[in-house]
Amino acid sequence: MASNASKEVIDDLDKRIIQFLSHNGRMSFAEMATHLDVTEKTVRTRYNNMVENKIIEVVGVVNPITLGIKVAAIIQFRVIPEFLDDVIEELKNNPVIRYVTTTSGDYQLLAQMNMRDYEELNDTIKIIHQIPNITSTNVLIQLDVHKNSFEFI
Amino acid sequence: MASNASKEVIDDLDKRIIQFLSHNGRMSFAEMATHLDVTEKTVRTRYNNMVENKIIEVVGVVNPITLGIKVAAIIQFRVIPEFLDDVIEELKNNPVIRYVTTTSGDYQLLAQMNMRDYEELNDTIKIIHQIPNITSTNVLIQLDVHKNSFEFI
DNA sequence: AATGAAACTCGGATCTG
DNA sequence: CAGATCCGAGTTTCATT
Repeated sequence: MASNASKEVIDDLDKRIIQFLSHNGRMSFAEMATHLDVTEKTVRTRYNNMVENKIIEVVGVVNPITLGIKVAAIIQFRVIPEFLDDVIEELKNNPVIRYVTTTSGDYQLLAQMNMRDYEELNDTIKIIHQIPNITSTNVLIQLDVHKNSFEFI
Repeated sequence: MASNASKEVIDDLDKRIIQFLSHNGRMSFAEMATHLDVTEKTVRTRYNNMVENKIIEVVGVVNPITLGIKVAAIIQFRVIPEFLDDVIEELKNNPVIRYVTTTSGDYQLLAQMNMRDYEELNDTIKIIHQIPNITSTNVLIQLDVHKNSFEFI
């Protein structure tokens, strides 16, 4: 079969659907359809295909500030190269760590995390420092988040 | 009335609603209700209150990789302090920049960005270097994103 | 908490380029 | 042949009681 499962092509209609959803993920297919001047079924099929192909995902996003999760930090890690994957695995399993990426530069790894207060930050850093094969870390406290967008198009 | 607009208190039921939504933002109130053994109306009012109070938000999130947006980078900035707000404003207006935060440490500012390819990265960096009052930058290319969660609880 | 009307979703059949 | 539309039955939402 020529065409395979993941068709990464996205046309203008798909983009406009995404635009609606990025503002309100629960907008009804029917409402989008009237705005876009197509049938509800068309929007629904497009949506299902995009979800199927992992192009989009509609999810509830929590605002940590309103929830009293007021401390955010970024940590960079130097790691013994052969154990990089193990360290990544450990970090992924820590629930306060939200984001983990490998990077170029002085440190191979960068993680972002959100916590209630500075006490929890301290605890977390202590726990992290128990992870084997980390040779050094660099902690940046986040003072304020000015932009946090989920749109890429 | 005693209770004011932003009741940041969240109970167990709210949390479980959030848990459902963080997996599927479009799950119907009715379905959550049967799982949670409460009425649809209860779930709906809880949801509306949480959105109202900016505790959660249901949004479409695009997977940049599937969309061919394959290059991600993090930039740190040293800025002349009195112009910090101006620089933040400039960065916020750049559509490829997704995340902007002030931090402690050597650099006052950190931004994350997503682009199609290295050409676009180059262009973006050039544009960023035109912004006045930035004294130095540090670019980290993201090699791989290992975790990107939206749950905080 | 229950009810009922209006809105929405869903799948199948059909049409179109 | 994929993708759009039409359509009717089944759900979900939502204001009112």
